[in-house]
Amino acid sequence: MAGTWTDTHLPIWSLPERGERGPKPRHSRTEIAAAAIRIADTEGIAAVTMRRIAADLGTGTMSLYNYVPAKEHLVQLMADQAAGEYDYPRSPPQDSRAAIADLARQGRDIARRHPWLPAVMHRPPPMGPGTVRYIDYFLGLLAGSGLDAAAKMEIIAIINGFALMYGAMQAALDDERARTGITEQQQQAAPVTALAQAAASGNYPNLVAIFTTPAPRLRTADEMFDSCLIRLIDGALGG
Amino acid sequence: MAGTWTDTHLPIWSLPERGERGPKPRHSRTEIAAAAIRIADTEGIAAVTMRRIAADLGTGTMSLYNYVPAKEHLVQLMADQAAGEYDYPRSPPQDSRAAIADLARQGRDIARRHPWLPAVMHRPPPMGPGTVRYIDYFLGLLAGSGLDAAAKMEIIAIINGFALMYGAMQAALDDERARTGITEQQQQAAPVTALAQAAASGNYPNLVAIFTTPAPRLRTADEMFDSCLIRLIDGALGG
DNA sequence: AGGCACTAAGTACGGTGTTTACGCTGCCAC
DNA sequence: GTGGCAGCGTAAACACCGTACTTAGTGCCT
Repeated sequence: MAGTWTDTHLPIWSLPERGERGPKPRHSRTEIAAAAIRIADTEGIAAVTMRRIAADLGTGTMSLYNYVPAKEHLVQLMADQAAGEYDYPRSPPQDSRAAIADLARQGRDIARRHPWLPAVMHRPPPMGPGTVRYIDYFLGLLAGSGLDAAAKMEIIAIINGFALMYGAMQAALDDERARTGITEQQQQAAPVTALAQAAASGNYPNLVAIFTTPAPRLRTADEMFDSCLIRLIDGALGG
Repeated sequence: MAGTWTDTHLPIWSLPERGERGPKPRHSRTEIAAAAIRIADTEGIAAVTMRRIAADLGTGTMSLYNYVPAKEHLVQLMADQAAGEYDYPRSPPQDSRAAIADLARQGRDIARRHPWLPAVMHRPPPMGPGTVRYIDYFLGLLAGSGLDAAAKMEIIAIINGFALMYGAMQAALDDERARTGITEQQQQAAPVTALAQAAASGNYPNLVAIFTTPAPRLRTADEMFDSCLIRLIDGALGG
């Protein structure tokens, strides 16, 4: 029945990777997803097409549909494979908040490596094994919080979303710096100078004021991330 | 010179809306963007195609390219028009933190009305008039914070990103509820029960533990939002 | 050995954003 | 006034996308 196979609503992990009859497949879902991730990392998510993936794998385009019912599901595989890049400590950590912070920093770095990740997450995707592993570990860190299950899930979503968005933001800045060769200071100043034009119109008094105020101290992006992250954790756990 | 006109890197607002020679145009950028937003709100961002917009406007498809060099720029217009939906107080508020919180709640509601918004924001778009107005007002609220310009801009990005992501998350839940007719409680429990299958495998001890712990108290999504938001603001402003 | 589930591959279809070309409108300089 | 021409509207066509369908070949099972 092609209806269930094509149905994009149910996760791909509920569909069998392959049957046991017939010739052995020359590829696998993880191999295909890895190729897609490689393309997305180097050339952007827009370059990820079925034809392109097949070409990189040296196979026919339509052969991919023997492994994946639709491109949507391939994207799910990509996201879950990226979620599998987390590194969890072997023994349970004693400091839960520090462990959560470490998890968030890893998430930021993952999103920085794979800038297409937040763009793909526009709606909560079905959970694959990598995601489940992540949630399980995170739930363990929240075990002693006294929160109910729904609140725990929401905290995970919030912190994960924050980390991913921040990482993607940094990735965009990294990319721009690599393309144009400008420094980080110039980059930080860029939006401000862009606003200067608007300020010149006289309609935005606060924009003008920002130029007259001296800069007391400069916080790096990582400091900013940690500051907000800690407060987010404390806010969730009550601190 | 078609090169500069087609260049998607520079913002559309730097390109003149129309020349002064020739016949008067039958439409405008804002009208086209409004039509696109209407389609995106009711049928999803995927339904927003050049042909569809033109059909809704009762014009030829290619006529749109007289107003916008590429679809990418049309998306910029959509995002900025949504950013123009903020409602700012007439007189400057005395309580800055409360005003910031109000701004964030508005952002959440805007994203809830326009769920396609975060999906479109995957990279920091060029700032249009609506965005500049928003930043100007926000900067006014941060005037007395003693932060440097870069830090202020980053705080705006973080709080705005948080609000938008939260609103989009709620919108996705709203949509699912409308489609399936399930209650909010059922919905909150859904991911947990989905994890139950994984828990049954025995590989995820923390997943099992979550089912044995009784739920002490239920926080609504709005309470959760406010809690995290307040902490974010305090974290940014210190205190 | 034969049947058949399965993989691999090519062709084709409907859809997209966009290019190119051309006709029409109406302001501006003369 | 009146021609010239910038700018608007439209149609046909191009390149590319995801993928349905068809055909051929492979190798486990009865």
